Amino acid sequence: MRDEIIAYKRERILEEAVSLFYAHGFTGTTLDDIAAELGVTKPFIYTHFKSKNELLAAVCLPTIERSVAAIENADNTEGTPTEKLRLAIAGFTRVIMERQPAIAIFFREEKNLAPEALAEIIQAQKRFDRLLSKLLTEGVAAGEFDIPDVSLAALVIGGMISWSYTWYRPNGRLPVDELCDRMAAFALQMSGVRLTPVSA
Amino acid sequence: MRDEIIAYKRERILEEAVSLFYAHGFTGTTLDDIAAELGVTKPFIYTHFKSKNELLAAVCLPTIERSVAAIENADNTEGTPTEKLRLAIAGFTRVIMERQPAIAIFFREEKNLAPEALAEIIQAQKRFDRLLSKLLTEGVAAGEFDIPDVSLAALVIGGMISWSYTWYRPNGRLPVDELCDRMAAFALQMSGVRLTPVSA
DNA sequence: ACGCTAATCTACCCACCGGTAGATATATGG
DNA sequence: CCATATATCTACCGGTGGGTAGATTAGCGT
Repeated sequence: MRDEIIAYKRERILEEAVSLFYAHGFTGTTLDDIAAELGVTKPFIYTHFKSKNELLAAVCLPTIERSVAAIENADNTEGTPTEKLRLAIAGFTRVIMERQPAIAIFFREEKNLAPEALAEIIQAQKRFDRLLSKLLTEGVAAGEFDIPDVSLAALVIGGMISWSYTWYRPNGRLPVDELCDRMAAFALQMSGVRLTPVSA
Repeated sequence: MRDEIIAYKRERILEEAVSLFYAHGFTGTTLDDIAAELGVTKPFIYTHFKSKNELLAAVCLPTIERSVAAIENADNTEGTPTEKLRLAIAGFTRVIMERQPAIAIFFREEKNLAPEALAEIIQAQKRFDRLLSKLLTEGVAAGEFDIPDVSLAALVIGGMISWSYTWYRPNGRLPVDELCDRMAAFALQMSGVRLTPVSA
C-alpha cells in the first residue's frame, strides 16, 4: 500500500511535468514550477527523481515503448499483412493521440536527454522501423502491397502518423477512433493495397 | 560594399548558429560557443542581432518562408493539378533537405521563439496548409484526385514530407533529386491519382 | 602620418535555477 | 504519550550564461 502511494506521487509529478514541458518546453520549465503546480516544494520532487533529466527520460521512454508495442501487438496477431498493417497503424495513431503531449516532448527535447536515455530511445526507434519494414515486406511478398522501396515507405508511413502530434487536438473535428481508421486507410493507400486483396 | 560585408558577417553568424543549435539545441548552445566557433567574442554577435532569441527567429523565419514559397511557385505554374502537386511536393521536399538543420531547429525550438516571431510563423504555416488544401481540392474537382477528406489529406501529406527532416542524411542512399521525385510519387499515390489522368 | 570613426574586445554584472543540507513536521509502533 | 523513522520543507549555494559598459584596436579619409 505504501508502494502504491509512492507510485501515485510519482505519477502525479510526471503528469504535471508533461503538462508544463509541453506548454513551455523542458528548459522553459523549472522544477519550482512543477512543484508549485503540485502544491509542494522542489525537494519533494528529488525524493522521487534523481534529476530533472531523469524526469524527462521518465516522460519519454514509456511513451516510445508504447509506440513500439502498438506495432508489435499488431504483428503478433493472426491475419493477412493488410490486416496487420491496418492494426499497426491504427494502434500507433491511437498511442500518438492519447499521449500527444509526451510524444511532442519526446520529439522536441531529444537534445536534452541524457546519453543513456537517448541510446535506449534510439534502440526503440530502430525496432519500430524494422518491424514496420517487416510488415510491409511481408505484404509485398504476399502480393497484397505494391511498394517499390520498402524502407523509404516505412519512413514515410511512420512519419505521416508521427506528425499527427503536431495537429491533433483532443476536441477536434473527428473523434480518435475515426482518426485511427482514416490514418490506417491512408497507410494502406500508400502501400498500394488492392482493395479486394486475397480473393478476386 | 560595406553593406555586403555586414550581410556576410550576419550570414556567417547564422550558419554557425544553425550548426550548433542543430547539434546541441537552442538552450544547449551559448552565445560564447557560437562566437568561439567564429573566432570572435560574444559582443560581436550583439552588433548584428539584438538577442539570442532574435538569432533563433532569423534561423527559423526564412526557412518556413521558403517552404511556403515552394508550394506557391508550383501553384503559379500552368499545368494540371497533378503536375502542380508533383511540383509542389518535390519543391517542398527539396527545401526540407537543403535546409534540414534549420527545419529541425524550427520544429524543435518553437517554445523558445519570441511570441511575435511565433505568430509570424503560425501565419506562414496556415498559408501553407491552405495552399496545399487548395491544390488538392482543385485536383478532386478536375477528377484527377480521389480524396474523401481534403483537409486531413493535406495534414498527412504535409507531415510525411516535413518528417523527412528527421531521417534525411546528405550522404544517404538516394540523392536529393531522386528523393524529391519519390516523395512526390508518394504524395500522388496518397491523392489517389489515376496514373493516366486526363486522357484514357 | 594623423586623427576620427566604427568595429571589436576585455571584463564584468546579476538573475536564474538545478541541486542540497539541515531543520521540522507527520506518521508509526510500542 | 513517547521514540523513532519517514516525509517534506526552509534556506541556501554556486555555476552558468545572457546581456552590457567602457576600453581598445583597426580601418580610412585627408
